[in-house]
Amino acid sequence: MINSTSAALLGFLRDGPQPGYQLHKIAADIAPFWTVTRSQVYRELATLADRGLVKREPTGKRDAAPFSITAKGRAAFRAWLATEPEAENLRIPLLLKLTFAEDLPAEQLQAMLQVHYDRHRALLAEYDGLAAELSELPVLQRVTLQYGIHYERAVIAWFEELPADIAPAHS
Amino acid sequence: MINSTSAALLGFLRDGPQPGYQLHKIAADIAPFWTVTRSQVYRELATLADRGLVKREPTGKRDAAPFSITAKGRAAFRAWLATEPEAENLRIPLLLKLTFAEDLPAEQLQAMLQVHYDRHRALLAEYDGLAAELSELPVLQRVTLQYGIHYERAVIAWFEELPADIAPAHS
DNA sequence: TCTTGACCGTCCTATGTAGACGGTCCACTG
DNA sequence: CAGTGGACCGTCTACATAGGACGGTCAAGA
Repeated sequence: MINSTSAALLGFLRDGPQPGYQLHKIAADIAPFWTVTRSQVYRELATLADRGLVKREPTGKRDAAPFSITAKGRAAFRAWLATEPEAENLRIPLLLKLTFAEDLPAEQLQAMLQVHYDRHRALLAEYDGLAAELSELPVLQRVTLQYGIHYERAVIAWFEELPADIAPAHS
Repeated sequence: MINSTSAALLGFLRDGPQPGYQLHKIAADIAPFWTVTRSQVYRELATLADRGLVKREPTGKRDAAPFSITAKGRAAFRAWLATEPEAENLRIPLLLKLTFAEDLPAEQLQAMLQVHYDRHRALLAEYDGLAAELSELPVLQRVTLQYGIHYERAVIAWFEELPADIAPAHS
């Protein structure tokens, strides 16, 4: 079974051949909940090529080496699609630091929290904007966006419920 | 600067020497938002020992090789505590699959969603239980628990707002 | 013409994930 | 009392993810 990152690449390649550089850009754009680095894209592509799931096309513009999905690749993608998705994995440095923050002056802690609070508010505004702007979005992309909106709202509410001595200033 | 995982280990060691095995257990217990594997614990401990931030104690019970934090280690921990925490990183396989799920029969998709919906409801119940049971929790541990509760509530609300043809059954 | 920035690929190191493997020791059970 | 299951303890390997340095191409605009 292929991993999720490979699957995502195959998914994008169904719409036509792409070089690694573009695949990375596409992934970075559409999936904040599944980050992929550039180096990883190339490594996965090499593995996929070895396994015959993608095929390297003749070099295109500049150094671009587009890859196309093969029939075997499509089958592997469909197989992946049918498997049970794993549980999500959250890594939240802020909460780890908070766990140990009893030694930190309240002022300093509050300043840290403020940064994150502001960032989450900006993100929510961005997602809300996207939702309004792209009201015609395909249903499945709409729901992933909604996930982001729900998440940001929840985090913001959490910030606003923090004890007064460390709560960030909210307008 | 040490990484977050090392910092967490140092944080635990402030309460007294522990072997790697115990450190891993402690970390697994208290930090669902910062997962650490056993192999990683030992790797980090080796690095920390090389850098003089922890010190290997004489072997204790069984094969236990406890580590204690050094003065240098305490300083490194305090330095870490004062640095700005990074943004969180979410990896959500379910959303990735959803992004590509237009080919998946609605029935199959709904079954997948059901599994996760049920898991999140169970998690929320568990967190709520903890919050009720440990009402005397130190404030900083209380707020991290609250984060979990807010997150689970948000995800559950998201599930319940999904389009009718794929929404999981909610009691 | 020159420079900036998008485009393209490679490489390296550190960190995170997952599980197999080998072994010790205690408590319970038959 | 012997046997066994399960907690305890460390090691190891393989693969996945994160982040950025490096070297180079090419087109658009100053």
